[in-house]
Amino acid sequence: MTVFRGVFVIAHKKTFFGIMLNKRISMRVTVNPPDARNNYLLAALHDDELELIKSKIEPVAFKLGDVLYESGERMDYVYFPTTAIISLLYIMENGMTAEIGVVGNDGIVGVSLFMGGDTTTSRAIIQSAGGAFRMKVKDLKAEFARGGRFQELLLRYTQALMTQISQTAVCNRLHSIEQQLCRWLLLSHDRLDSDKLVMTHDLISNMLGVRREGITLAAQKLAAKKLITNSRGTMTVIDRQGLEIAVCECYKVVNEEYNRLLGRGISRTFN
Amino acid sequence: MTVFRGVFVIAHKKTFFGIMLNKRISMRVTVNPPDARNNYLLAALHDDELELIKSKIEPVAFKLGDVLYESGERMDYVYFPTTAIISLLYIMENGMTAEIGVVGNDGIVGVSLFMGGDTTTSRAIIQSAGGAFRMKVKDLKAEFARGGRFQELLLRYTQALMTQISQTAVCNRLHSIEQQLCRWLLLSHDRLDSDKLVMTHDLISNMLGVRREGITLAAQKLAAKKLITNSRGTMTVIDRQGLEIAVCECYKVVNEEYNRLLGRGISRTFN
DNA sequence: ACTTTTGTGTAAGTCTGCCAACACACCGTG
DNA sequence: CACGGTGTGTTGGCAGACTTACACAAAAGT
Repeated sequence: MTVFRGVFVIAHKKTFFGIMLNKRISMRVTVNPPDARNNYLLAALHDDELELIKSKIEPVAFKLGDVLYESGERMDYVYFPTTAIISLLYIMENGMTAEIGVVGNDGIVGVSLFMGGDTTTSRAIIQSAGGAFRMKVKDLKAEFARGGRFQELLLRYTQALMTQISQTAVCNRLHSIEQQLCRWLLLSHDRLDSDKLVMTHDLISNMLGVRREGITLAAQKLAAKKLITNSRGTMTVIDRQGLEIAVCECYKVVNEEYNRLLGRGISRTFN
Repeated sequence: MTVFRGVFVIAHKKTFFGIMLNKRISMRVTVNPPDARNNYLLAALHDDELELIKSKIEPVAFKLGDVLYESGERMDYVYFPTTAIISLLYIMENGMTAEIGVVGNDGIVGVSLFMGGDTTTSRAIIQSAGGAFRMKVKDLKAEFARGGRFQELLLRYTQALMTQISQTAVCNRLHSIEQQLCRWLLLSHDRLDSDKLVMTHDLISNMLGVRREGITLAAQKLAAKKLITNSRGTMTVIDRQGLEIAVCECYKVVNEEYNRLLGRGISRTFN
């Protein structure tokens, strides 16, 4: 029995059909109007609830590196990503960093707000440029307090996020950089509508909490296996299935848990 | 401003005043009747709420290695530990294990039940023998659904647990076995009324997801620094402050977060 | 007392990932 | 076209932790 029966629209659709006119001049673009249903959490609401929520959210756009929350800082909004991907990053006193989780169109950024914490110990940073809907904390808390489906969804999502964080802990302990890179690529790929990940090795190394050279090496190995291609500043997935074979069990466990808790997986292939 | 003003009784009191009569014959013991207030989460409730909850819980005793939940298995009870310590352990397909969090008299085992998940991907196993109160899932869900302080407390605790899990992920990535052993010893020490941890190196190595020899080596280093003593099957904390100096920041971060979220730290010294 | 089980100490060899350093290639800019 | 900035590829040395293997000691059982 699946828990949620809500209609899920195809969330991922090319939002840009660009025609290059000139190297320096911008592109002719067609942008779909932002749709709340592109976020799965919102899409799982009943129509009447969604209408209510819609009146309290507004679209925002982010570019790579934008910071949504700083560690320990007061938060004014929660975010429901549509095309953006947000990384939850812990920053050590000595400046080293490690990702504890990632949120895309599958969820919400700012769970600690309805959990009663108001702040978190991690930074929320845009890992892949794109859009999201934001909602005022006050409105969120009010909606959450009403109980009902919205609350249930948020709690279930939080549970799924906990699973992801737990699995990150396990993966950090027991698996090689190469396996973790696979996991990371798949997590990103799931939340994107493209096979091209605009992402430098350096950035990834910060996420995984390893050195840049380690990523370069691991990426070369994956490229040698024809799973991805590397080029300056982008990595392209060319064999999705191959990646799923190379990845450690952590990826699958988390995905199945998302599926179980939220009624559908994030993965492009497993659901 | 502390969030909770509830009376916190001294939870840790010797429960056994044993007089050894004979090596094989049992001891004359005086056991305090189990008190719900020995669990901080319950102790933080208002008197009237606590009375209500008290009617729905019953004391249980556990020995080392008892399993409260198996990964993926249906759960019938949640547990509020008083003197027991429970480890949340992830078991890989190949049998390797890693701890993702630890719960003692500070919290509750089974958060996924009120989060809507019904199961978790980890095993809950007794890491240190002792007592707890258990509550039927149905009762828990009913109380949780009433909202109010009980719900708020449970959500805040869950948030604190998430911080602990996150920090475990970070610590696994960035810190040495020795530092992690310190963290683990302090986490256990905080939840015990004794300086003596009944615990083999092998068991600890399973928790930390490393080899037994690694623990032996790290324990020797700590012993050389006069922070602990080692003997067969037990480790004894002899310099608590020294451990707090040797430990990585992870310990402090988690403790401060518990303090902030729940109105008091778990640490014996920091709160 | 004797054996068995369990827990701890130790050691050589290997592997993974870290550190430091640098060459080079791509890209945008002037 | 030259230049500088940024991102990537490569190297050699090093350290921490894993693999394998074994000796020994303390507790438990007979």
